[in-house]
Amino acid sequence: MATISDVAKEARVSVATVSRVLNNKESVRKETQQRVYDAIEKLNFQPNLLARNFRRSESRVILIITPNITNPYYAHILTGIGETAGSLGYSALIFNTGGSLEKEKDGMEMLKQRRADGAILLASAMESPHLLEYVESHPVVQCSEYDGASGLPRVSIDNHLAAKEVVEYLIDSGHERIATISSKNTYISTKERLDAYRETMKAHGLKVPRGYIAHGDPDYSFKSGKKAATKLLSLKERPTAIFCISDTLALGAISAAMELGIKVPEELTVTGFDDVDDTTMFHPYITTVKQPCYDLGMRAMKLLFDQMMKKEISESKVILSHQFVVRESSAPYNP
Amino acid sequence: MATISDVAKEARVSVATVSRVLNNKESVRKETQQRVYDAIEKLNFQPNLLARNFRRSESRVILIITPNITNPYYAHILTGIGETAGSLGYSALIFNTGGSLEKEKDGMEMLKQRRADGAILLASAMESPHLLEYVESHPVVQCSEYDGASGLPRVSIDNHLAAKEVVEYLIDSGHERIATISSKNTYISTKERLDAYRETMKAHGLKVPRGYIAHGDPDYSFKSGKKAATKLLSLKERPTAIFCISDTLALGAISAAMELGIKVPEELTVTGFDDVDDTTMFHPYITTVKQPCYDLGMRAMKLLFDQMMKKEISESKVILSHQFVVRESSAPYNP
DNA sequence: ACTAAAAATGTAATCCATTACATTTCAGAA
DNA sequence: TTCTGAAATGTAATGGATTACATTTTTAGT
Repeated sequence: MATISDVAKEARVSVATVSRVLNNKESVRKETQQRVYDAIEKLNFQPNLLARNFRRSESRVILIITPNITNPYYAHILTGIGETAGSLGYSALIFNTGGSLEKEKDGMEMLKQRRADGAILLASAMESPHLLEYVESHPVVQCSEYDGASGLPRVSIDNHLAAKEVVEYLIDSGHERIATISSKNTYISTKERLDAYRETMKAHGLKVPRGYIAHGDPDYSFKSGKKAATKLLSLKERPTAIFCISDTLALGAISAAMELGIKVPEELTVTGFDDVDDTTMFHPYITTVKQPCYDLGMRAMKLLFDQMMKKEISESKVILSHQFVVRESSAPYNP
Repeated sequence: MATISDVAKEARVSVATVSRVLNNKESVRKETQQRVYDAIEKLNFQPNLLARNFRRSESRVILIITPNITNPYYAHILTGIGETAGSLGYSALIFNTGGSLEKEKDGMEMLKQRRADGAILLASAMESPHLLEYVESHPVVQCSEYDGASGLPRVSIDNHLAAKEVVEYLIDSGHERIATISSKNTYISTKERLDAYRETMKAHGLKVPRGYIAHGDPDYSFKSGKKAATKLLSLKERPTAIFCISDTLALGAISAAMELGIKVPEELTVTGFDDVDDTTMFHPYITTVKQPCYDLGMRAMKLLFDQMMKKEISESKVILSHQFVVRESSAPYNP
């Protein structure tokens, strides 16, 4: 493999000149430039990235910490990050934590080891104080989920607003007995969606009976949604609508209703959230909130890039707009 | 950030000794070792990976070329690769091609650029000659799909055998009018599954009428499965069983049957393949072939690792065992 | 106590691109 | 023609870990 000095020799110039041509910086005469290009071509030279990165003290890699690529929601965000990173000259290193805090720390260590120049955190389980340890010396942005206290830049939708819209839609459709299937995890989205549910119900003078707030698994499994819905549907005051904080939970709820002989949407309205998991694979197609996953990833990467360039950590909060999509799993309350 | 020579000074030894301790090679006296460890601790030293990689002329990164992380089948394989890579001290760079050959080449260029030490190809669209250009100088292994002509090491299941098992199961269940939904892509799995279908039918003296071989999209979309099944089910000699080469296609086929008022499995048997896409999310649960995705990824990574260590390219072919899972979408033929 | 061999440690070169600083070349003005 | 400043190019240092080779220290055998 040819090196820069081979090229220099071939082009009868110094390595500095070759380097200048390579980085098209400073002034190099056209003619000299051509000689260098010819030499590069002739020797089939490619700058040694390992040497360059070492010298420049950067890896040109960004780290993505994610609980689980297998989840299509994250996978779509990852795609957005990945493509944007590529177009900015970065590669994306994906680190799967399986939701484990320990693993997440291992992942962040990669920043210290200089394996990556910056990181994007999806659904981090790390809390502010821990986080700050890494953030001091490396750019980090949070995507989709975040710890508000960290002050780190972040990209997400307005979960509170989106949830409020859904619940208001249900209320406007005449529903009064509205239950929710939330989750046992501690994500900000979970909290905000639940808060919005409570607040909106209250604002419209509707009560939330004990038992109307059910919980699915931390990872929103279909089974747990089914189980939670089964419990809700056997309540004395059976809800006429269930606001689920994920599509998979909604799918589970619909499945539970079907097994109990309850028709969706005629006898029960079910809404989902995210619009990634097979919302239109079976009837009834699910009424849900569409998140701009790809854009979430893209913006997160851009934010990270800005930070890496400016070498300063700004406090920016990007909110992207969601879209409420009414499909077949919801209908007006019709006693 | 402390460097190795800071540590050397602190421990009153030479940089060579520190390096030896760091790599626990050659002989260093216990006492000296301890002094070095103490110095490392005191200075909070971490070897600069950029420098180390440069010197060692390796990136400690492996490249994964995949059409689409969003596909859970690949996502599961990726998880297997990723975890194994991590445990071997490598990071996994995921490069999404979206199925584009052009992009795939861009990805492989990363090898030449020394961004990665080796690559794992999932469902590569590259053909042997092209491939060989990269393979000459870098270890590459194919996972799940492969070009047999390349002679590259690979990991996969025995698609021919698996498909044969499914078709024989259908025949043993009394079905004679067995159709298939294949795909328009050129994957080896597609070819082998279709070949096995044809051969097994023939071996049992069953004919494959024109029109019994339908095709879904290259990416097995639900919609295309539905469309293909609709066509099959409107044939004069309507099939009593459809062998689909993917779960999503099977899901589509079941959906088509439902809309046509054909009961699955009572009036129509449908089988899937892979067992990743929501095979047990709705009834009927799908009869399918389970692939060991995680292990496929793990073995591919191990194979790659072996190559990177030995610096020699062996021709190894690993076949992992699949599992035929009978669930609810299939039943004996019962006229 | 002395010596040879083995073990421990040290010195300095090396990997390759970038870049501060030095030098040469050139164009235009006097 | 000579001079000056700008443009072009060159020289050599630099980054931090690894390692070939050199040197010193230790061990063991006599």
